[in-house]
Amino acid sequence: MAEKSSSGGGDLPASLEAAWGLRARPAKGPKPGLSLERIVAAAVDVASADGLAAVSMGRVAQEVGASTMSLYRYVSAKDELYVLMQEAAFGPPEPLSALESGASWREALAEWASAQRDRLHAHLWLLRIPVGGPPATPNSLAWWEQGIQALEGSGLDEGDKTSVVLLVSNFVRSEALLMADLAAAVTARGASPDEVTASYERTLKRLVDPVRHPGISRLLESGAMSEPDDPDYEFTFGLERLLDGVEALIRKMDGGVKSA
Amino acid sequence: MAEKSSSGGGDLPASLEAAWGLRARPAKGPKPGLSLERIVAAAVDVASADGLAAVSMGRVAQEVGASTMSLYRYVSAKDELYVLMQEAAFGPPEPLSALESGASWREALAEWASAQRDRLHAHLWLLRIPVGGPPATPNSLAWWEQGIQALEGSGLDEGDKTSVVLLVSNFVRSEALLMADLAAAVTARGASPDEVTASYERTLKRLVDPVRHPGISRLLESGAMSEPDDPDYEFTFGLERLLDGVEALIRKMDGGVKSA
DNA sequence: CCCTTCTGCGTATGACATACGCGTTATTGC
DNA sequence: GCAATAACGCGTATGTCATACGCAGAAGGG
Repeated sequence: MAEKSSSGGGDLPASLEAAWGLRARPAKGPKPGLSLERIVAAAVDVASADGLAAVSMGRVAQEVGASTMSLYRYVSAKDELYVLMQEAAFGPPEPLSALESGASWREALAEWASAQRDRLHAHLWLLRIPVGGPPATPNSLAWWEQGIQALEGSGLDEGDKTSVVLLVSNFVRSEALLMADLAAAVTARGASPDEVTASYERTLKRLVDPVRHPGISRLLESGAMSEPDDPDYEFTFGLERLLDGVEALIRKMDGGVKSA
Repeated sequence: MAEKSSSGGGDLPASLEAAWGLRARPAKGPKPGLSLERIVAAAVDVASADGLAAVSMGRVAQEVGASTMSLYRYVSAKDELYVLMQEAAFGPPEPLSALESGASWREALAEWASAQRDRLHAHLWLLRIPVGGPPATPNSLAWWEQGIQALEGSGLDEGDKTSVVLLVSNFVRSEALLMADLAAAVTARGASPDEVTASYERTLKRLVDPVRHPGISRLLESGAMSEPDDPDYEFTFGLERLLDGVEALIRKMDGGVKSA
């Protein structure tokens, strides 16, 4: 009754079907004047230019020279467009040079994390798309796979590899989100990044009570807040901690064999 | 020209002013028939019952027995309501028992992370509220402070303490978000959690190509996917890795002194 | 050659956030 | 006491969205 797909069978969620390009190609009616690719590309352009909030069906249609409702011939709902945008903007992973050169799992995983981070930074609006369940799109699977491969020489079992991959990619994502929020705050006011940081520090100094918040007070006094030039600092710091933690696990598992 | 606050001076963002309870108490007009507290409490109830998406100004007003527009006498915009909801639902931290009993920083930080996680799980909709910049509300600061205090005996410097606190709380948040998304998927379809997991595994098996995705294929074959009963597993796993990583840092910093 | 099926798209609906202004009610300065 | 003042509750209006529905025209298939 519901069998109509040209490959396989069963009912994938509509968005997945679209993402994998298994849309039933109808041979009957008039030729489509648009294409999913054009629509998604236009939506990505809008998001890159004016943020995810600017991506409305009307705006995308306008961008592509069609009427709002015609988009629904290609996309079942806006959520589906989101999925496709994510897939397109994130793209497939590049091969890891650390894997080809036979470097350690640690280098491979670090490279993998950085690559993922770069994609997110190139399209900060990706972080605003609500996540809808576990990964199942082509590129998501490809990245996942690559993460597992980075851990190939580690001696971890399959379940732990996936847990580590999940842990690292969650870290990358949440760190990027933090940066995106900061960038958004910067954009919202007209000020420069330094100006915003300084203003935040001033606000904190006003609100923090040395008695109730001795730790934060010490932080403010230490001046550690006024000089963090490197925007990569928190990322590098967190990633190192994470990798150290994974290393500890690996050592625990196989009793001291360095896999390099 | 803009000086009107009753304590301090300068212009806090409106939402912060509200969160810290420094709203100018007007002595002129009629008595307010509502209160911020009532409004926020109603909004929290709506979110808890029907999710954050159900929190509209109209709905909250109805819940509180007032008209939509009257809410704007108490709240300058919906974003402000969000901030207040977050503050109310998250609440202040309990004292850490690990701190009182003089346990290690590791136990303290683990307890802190778990406590934070519990709050998020009690109000999953908290994770849907878009984050607006760095923490500056009373409870946010209190949690931050407590995280720093958990690291008191660690020997880390102030900057590193804050980085670790940030790292851990980001981890807790992103793990909870993952669970929330899963729960949302479960709710969306009518099925049971096991049913959804099984369906996901079936989907993966259909989409994964053993040649392009050897790692994921191995995972699927290993059956590691079919039996994860413990919903805390990923949390515990990730937290252990993180704490191991922090431990490695501490050892590196002070040359081998165990702080317990 | 007509009938089925798909196309683009105009129109309509129903949420929603929020600006504006009006009548009303306390409080304060006289 | 009494008017001037400011805050209150809230009806109405505006503009933005996603999206359901249905129609008219295009293209293959029988």
